[in-house]
Amino acid sequence: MDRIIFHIDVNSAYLSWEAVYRLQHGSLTDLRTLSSAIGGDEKSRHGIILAKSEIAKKYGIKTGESLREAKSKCPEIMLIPPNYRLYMKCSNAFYEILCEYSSLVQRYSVDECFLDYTDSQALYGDPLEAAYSIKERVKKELGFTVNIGISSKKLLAKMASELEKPDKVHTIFEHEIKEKMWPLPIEELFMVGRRTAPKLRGLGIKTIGDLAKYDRELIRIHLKSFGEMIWNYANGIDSSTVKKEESIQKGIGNSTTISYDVTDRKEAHLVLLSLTEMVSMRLREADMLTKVISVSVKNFGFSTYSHQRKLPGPTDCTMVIYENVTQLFDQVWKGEPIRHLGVHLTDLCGKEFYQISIFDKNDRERQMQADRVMDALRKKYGNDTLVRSSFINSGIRPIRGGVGEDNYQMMSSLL
DNA sequence: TCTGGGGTCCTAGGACCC
DNA sequence: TCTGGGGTCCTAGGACCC
Repeated sequence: MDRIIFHIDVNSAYLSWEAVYRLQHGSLTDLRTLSSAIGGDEKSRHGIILAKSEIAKKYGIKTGESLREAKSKCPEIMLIPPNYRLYMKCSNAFYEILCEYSSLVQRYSVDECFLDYTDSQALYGDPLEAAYSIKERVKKELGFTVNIGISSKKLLAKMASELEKPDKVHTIFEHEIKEKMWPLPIEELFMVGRRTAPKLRGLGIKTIGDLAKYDRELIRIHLKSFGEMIWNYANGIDSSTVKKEESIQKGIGNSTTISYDVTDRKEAHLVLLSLTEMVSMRLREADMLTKVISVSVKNFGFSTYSHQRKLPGPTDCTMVIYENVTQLFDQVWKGEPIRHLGVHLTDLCGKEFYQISIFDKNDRERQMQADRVMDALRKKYGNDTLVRSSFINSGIRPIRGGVGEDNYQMMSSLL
C-alpha cells in the first residue's frame, strides 16, 4: 500500500515570521510587501541574506549573497537582523498545528516538516483537501503562508513543495514524475548542489529527466554511490520513511567569523575559549559527553583546515575541552591571519557509559562542579552573568555561537 | 560572489593488527 | 623482509542540506 506523505515548507520563513511579529506589535507595514530581507547582524563583517521578500526577489536578490551585493542591486532594501528566538516560537506553533493532522510528523528543519497522512485519511478525508485546510489554518491562525507537497514518497513530496511558491499545494505522484519533475533543471534536484551540478552538466545532463534516463552504471562510475542515489531520486526512487523520534545528535559545534583578522595566538585562544564555553554548555545541556574534539581555522585567503583529536575518555568539562582546543590550534595554525574559528565536538555518547577514571584528578571533579554552577547561573540570569576574567578589556565576546537553548531540530542531508 | 553558521554523511589514505 | 590481504580505527577534507 502506498503511503501519503506531505512536505510542508514555510514560505520565506524568517522574513514571514518577522513580518507577522511586527504586525502583531503595532507595525503598520507588512515587511512582505516591501523590498526587505533578513540577514547580517552585529558582527557586521560580510553578513549574508538569509531570507528575502518577493519584492526583493524581483530585484534579483538571492539567499546566501552578501549584504553588500544585495544593496548594490537594491539600495533601499530594508535589512533586518535575525531573531532566532522568535523563529523557534513560530516553528513550534507551526509544528503543533501539523500534529493535529497526524501522529507521525517529522521536524526536518526549523521551517520544514514531513507528515505521514496515510492513517489520517479515515479522519480527515481526501489528502488534497486536508492539505488546503492545513495551509489555510496556518495562514489564519499564525499569519504566514506555507507550501505543501504531496506524494507517496518523502523525496517527491519535498520536490513538490518546491514547485511554485508561495501559498500553494502541489502533488508529484509517481505517474506525474515525468510531467512535473523531469523538465526541471538538474540543479533543482534534492542533493544536487553547486559542485555536482557542473559535473552532471559536463556529462550532458541538463534536466532531472536527463539524469533519470542516463545509464545507471555510467553515473555510478562517475559519482560512485552518490551518483546512484541521485539517479534514484531522479527516478522517484526513495524508501525513506517519516521518522517521529528525533534522532540523537551526532555532533555539536560553534564557529564564528571574527570582525578583524586575528594574528595573535593569545587572541585566537580567547576566541576559542568563547566558542568552547558555548559548545561545552550545549553539550552538558544535552546531557552528553564527547570523545572527539576538533578545531577549524579559516584564514584570510578563505582556505580552511582542521585538526581533531580523539580523547582517551569522554568528557563534558569546559576546561578539559579548552586545553585540547588550544593544543590542537597551536599544532595546526600556520601563523597567517585568521578570519574564522570553529570548535566542534563529535563522537558523542550518553552519560550512562561514563565511569570516572581512576586517573581523574580531584581537580577535575572541582572543575566539573564549577561547570554545573556556571550553567545554572547563566541559564537563570543570562550568559553575561559570569565572564571569565581573561575576557575583561579584551574586546572579545565571552560566549559566542548560537543555538543555546531548545536545541532546535537540525536537518540532515538524508531524508 | 568579497562568500554565515548550524548540521549530516561519505571518502580516502595511513597506521595498526592479524 | 625484494612479502599479501582484510579489517578497523583515526584523521582530514569535501559534498550536501537549511
